[in-house]
Amino acid sequence: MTYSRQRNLIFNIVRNTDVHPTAEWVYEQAKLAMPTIGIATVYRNLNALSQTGLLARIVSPDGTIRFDGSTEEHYHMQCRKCGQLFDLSVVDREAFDELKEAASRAFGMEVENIVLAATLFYGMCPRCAEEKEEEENHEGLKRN
Amino acid sequence: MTYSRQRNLIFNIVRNTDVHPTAEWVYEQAKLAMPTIGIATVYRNLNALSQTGLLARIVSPDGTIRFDGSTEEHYHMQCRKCGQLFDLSVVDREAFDELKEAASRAFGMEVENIVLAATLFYGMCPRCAEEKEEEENHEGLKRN
DNA sequence: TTACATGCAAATTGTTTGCAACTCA
DNA sequence: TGAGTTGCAAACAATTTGCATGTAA
Repeated sequence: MTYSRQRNLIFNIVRNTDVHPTAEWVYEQAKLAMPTIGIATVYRNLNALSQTGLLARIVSPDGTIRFDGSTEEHYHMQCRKCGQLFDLSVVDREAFDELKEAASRAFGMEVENIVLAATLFYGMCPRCAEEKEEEENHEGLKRN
Repeated sequence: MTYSRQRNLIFNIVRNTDVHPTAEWVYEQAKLAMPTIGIATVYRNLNALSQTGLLARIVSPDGTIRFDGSTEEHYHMQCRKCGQLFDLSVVDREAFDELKEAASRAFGMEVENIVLAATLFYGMCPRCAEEKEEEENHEGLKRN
């Protein structure tokens, strides 16, 4: 892949954040460093970079397409209150393999993988859990 | 939710198929029974029906939005050759719960659920597995 | 009768493409 | 130099919205 200032910039923007950005977000960031950059360039490069495996392209469960600078095997957890995506490099391998085997038996075909992009754990992050507890305390006071 | 001929038709189309249709597919089917129906009506009703939980809205890993008449807890498996989605009502509960617990420990937050829409197992369906084997046999012959 | 639903067309959003100018190797 | 890349604008696809009309309760 040929070098270009734009491609390099886009690659670094995605690699140096952990927000799992959308193309639009990358475009906004890129404009800060290079105001004349076009959105088509951003799309072309995000696609090129993820096709060659330098970036990962993930489909979030709401259907929006996001990019991820970390292409290693890892999983995402989304907070059901604030929506933030968290990374985790490895989930307990044994439990994961066991699920894969159970699924193979149940489906009657060999499950080769559980697609990374589609693996999402769902719960509440510590900050939101705390906030929610506070809210419930306030409600409790009102009730008295 | 108010009754209408269109809403009823759309609901039945989705409920009576297991192809996990896109909005476009539902529109094509609906036109067969009601040629004057508009695509906006299809979208509005698919959204309304899935918001009230009468249908499930699922995001397939390629990012396309699909609907599913079965709103019970179940999982999908996609064949990596032909792309077909298969249903399975229950995967081994124990292995699933164990994964959930392992993930909770690893993330340091309670995993409440693994989102259904995002749970996809990936492999090859029996027909495609057979086809692939045949293809490999032919290649084998050529090599001799 | 009135709140809600429809069909149509226009608007919106997210993404891709054609093309002439430019840039990296 | 020549293949590959860019910025711009136009094209596209999927989905939503505005509005006048129609329908269910």
